[in-house]
Amino acid sequence: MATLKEVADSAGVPMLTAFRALNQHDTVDEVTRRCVQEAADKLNYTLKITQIDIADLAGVAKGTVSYALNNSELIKPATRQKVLEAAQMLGYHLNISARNLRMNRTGVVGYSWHVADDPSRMNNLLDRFIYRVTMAAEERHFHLLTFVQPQKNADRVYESLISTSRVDGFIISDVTYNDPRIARLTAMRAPFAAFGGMYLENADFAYVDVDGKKGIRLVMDHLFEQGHERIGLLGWPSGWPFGDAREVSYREAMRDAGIRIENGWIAHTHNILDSAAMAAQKIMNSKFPPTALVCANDLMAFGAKSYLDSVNLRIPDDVALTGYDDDPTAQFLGITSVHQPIDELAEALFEILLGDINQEPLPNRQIIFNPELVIRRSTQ
Amino acid sequence: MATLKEVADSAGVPMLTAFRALNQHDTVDEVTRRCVQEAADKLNYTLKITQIDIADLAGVAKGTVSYALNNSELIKPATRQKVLEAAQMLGYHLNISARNLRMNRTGVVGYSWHVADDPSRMNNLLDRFIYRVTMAAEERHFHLLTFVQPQKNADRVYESLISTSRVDGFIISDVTYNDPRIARLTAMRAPFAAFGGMYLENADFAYVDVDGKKGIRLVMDHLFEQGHERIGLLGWPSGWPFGDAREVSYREAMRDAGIRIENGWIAHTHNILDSAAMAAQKIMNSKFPPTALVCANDLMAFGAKSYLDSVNLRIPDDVALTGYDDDPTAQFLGITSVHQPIDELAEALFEILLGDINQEPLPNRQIIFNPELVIRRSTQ
DNA sequence: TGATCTTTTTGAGACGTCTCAAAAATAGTG
DNA sequence: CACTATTTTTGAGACGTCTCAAAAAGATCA
Repeated sequence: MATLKEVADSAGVPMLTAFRALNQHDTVDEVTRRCVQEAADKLNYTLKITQIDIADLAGVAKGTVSYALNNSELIKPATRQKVLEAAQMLGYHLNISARNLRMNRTGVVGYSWHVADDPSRMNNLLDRFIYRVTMAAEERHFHLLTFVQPQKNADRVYESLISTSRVDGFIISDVTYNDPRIARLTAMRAPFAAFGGMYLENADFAYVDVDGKKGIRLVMDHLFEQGHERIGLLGWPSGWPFGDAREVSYREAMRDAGIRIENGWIAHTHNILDSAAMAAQKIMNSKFPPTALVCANDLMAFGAKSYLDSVNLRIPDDVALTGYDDDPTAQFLGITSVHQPIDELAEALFEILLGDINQEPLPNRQIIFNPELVIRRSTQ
Repeated sequence: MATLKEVADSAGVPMLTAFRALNQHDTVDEVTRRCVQEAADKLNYTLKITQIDIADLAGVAKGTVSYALNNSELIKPATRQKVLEAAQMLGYHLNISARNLRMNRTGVVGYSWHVADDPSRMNNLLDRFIYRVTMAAEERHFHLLTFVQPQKNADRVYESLISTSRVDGFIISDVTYNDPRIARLTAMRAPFAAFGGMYLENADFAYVDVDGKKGIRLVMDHLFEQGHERIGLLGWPSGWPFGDAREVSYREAMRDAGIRIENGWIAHTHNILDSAAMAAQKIMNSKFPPTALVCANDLMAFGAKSYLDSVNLRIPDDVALTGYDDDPTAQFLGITSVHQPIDELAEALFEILLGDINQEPLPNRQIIFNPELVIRRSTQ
């Protein structure tokens, strides 16, 4: 296709006039507009400002424009200024696709927010996480592509996204043992960074994590201090590192305190309010009902609280209750919880990923953060 | 850079051998591998399979490969087969950036999921919405780019994304009166489709919506049937079409039923649990306390319920309670709510957007869905 | 002034794809 | 078989950017 300058020359007007004419700008009279339009039509030109147009207007070479726009040190300030002004005048916008092709990168990072057929995450923590990751990415001129991963063969979706150059790398959460996504991405040498991984064996990939065992230990110590000994655990089905670590920590704390875990004190359910409420009921109806209930997260605690309320068990007088994640629900319901420094974590995670993408890996690619206990009226 | 064929020729081996050698494949012996590697180094070649390589292997022209891979009718089945096999053998993956540049489209749609500094949406409805939109997009080989919009000048972010060819169009939610994003995108002729818009005046853009007035009317009629007359409303601050429509509908229903709305029956708060609980308290402490409380959504209803529980007002015996959106919390708490057909809506929305992107606008670019009342124990 | 060194600009070429007009192959017809 | 009509393949070129090696301009010094 022709350039703007060619159209302008053909119409016998200055470039800027041609530009304004094609933009239907008021400053150009009707006759000129039509004339320019005809020239454009003849050359089969549609207005689309590129670096070449800027070069023509500023009277420099296209290479110079590229350097100037990218703030290269090579370019003389005066020239840069000239170029920037021309760009401004023509309302230039970089074409990302062209840059991507040339540089073989995309400035996009993938994150699978939803899992197909199981979209109701109800996970305020991850919501906050993804918000901060997006912020971190955008500050570095990256963008986030969110996609749905299937329950089976999720790794293929990751493979497809990376090998078609749709994304430069991935953020991964909900890491499982022997996670096929991680295996696949590692094999492909595709950049990725995970939220979670410290309690996986041989995790030699980039991750950030919050020490879940430490978090539960904070909860347990707090409950012990309050005089509790009969403490129940409302956890998730095993097989997920996050949940398993929390349960391990609970057991360790009980053992260290010399307290026997009675039958029925531990229940496992999926991360659903109803199930949590029912599980709480089961625990409270066990032979030696606990005086405190530790929940795997705030949603489970909410479910448990609903059950306790419904049978008029007072919190914390009859039963103390704790959650995990410090989400808005727990704040509202006054449930003692564990705060995770999601903001810093997300930032760090993206930094690590960016290092890998740029082939300049950070020295420390595995960072562990500390959780914080947030005491509320559900335990005191 | 050189092509795989050139490397193979230079090393004096068949293309496939060269390919496998560069992949460190076991089937190629050490000597050949090194030989090929040297040839590649000499030509400054790094393995990256393109359509040209497929063409070389299949013995056809590169144009043929493109046609074949895109299932063009032009290509003879036998040829297509040959090409596909070659592609398979070389593990070919399309380079999206190149296609995007050539076709001047991206296959990406933008959606601003979070608003800067106000990330805690706690909006299960929109979460489901975005899940279904993503699914709809991916079924059509599109992807979703989620970004954070600033509180001020959000339209600039939209402009930047579209004018740099980062996205082909937008999904928009939380539409306001005189929404600057819509003004901007309309002025730029950028494709977009909104969730919400039926109660905006002169909304001549593409949207889908669920009739919010109708939804509240369903709630009100249900409450009237249950014998309620003193009905309060827990709504949002005015200025948002969604909320305003609900309040208007409440007022119309009361007027049609010939019931005077007493002082203190209507409260407005932000979409926060705490605020909702406090507002509920205010309403219930008004001079003529209502016997039923209609909430703008389920989160507000949850907040209200917490207050009612805390003062031992029984639901529904002392006060009936309704929400809106039919989210998991309402399901769990047994709160009567209004279901919106989010799944169909998201699908329809994306179809409309896709039509606009492809410059083949659907005939019906504004679709209104009907809400459904879900009666639970909070009202009977 | 001319020679040398440094800074700045230039212009070509490549990234991988799609698509057009033109060429080649094939089928159909008398 | 020759000719036309149709189907299929070809190969060049364009999309807009970045970057390299080379050229030009400017600075420094004898």
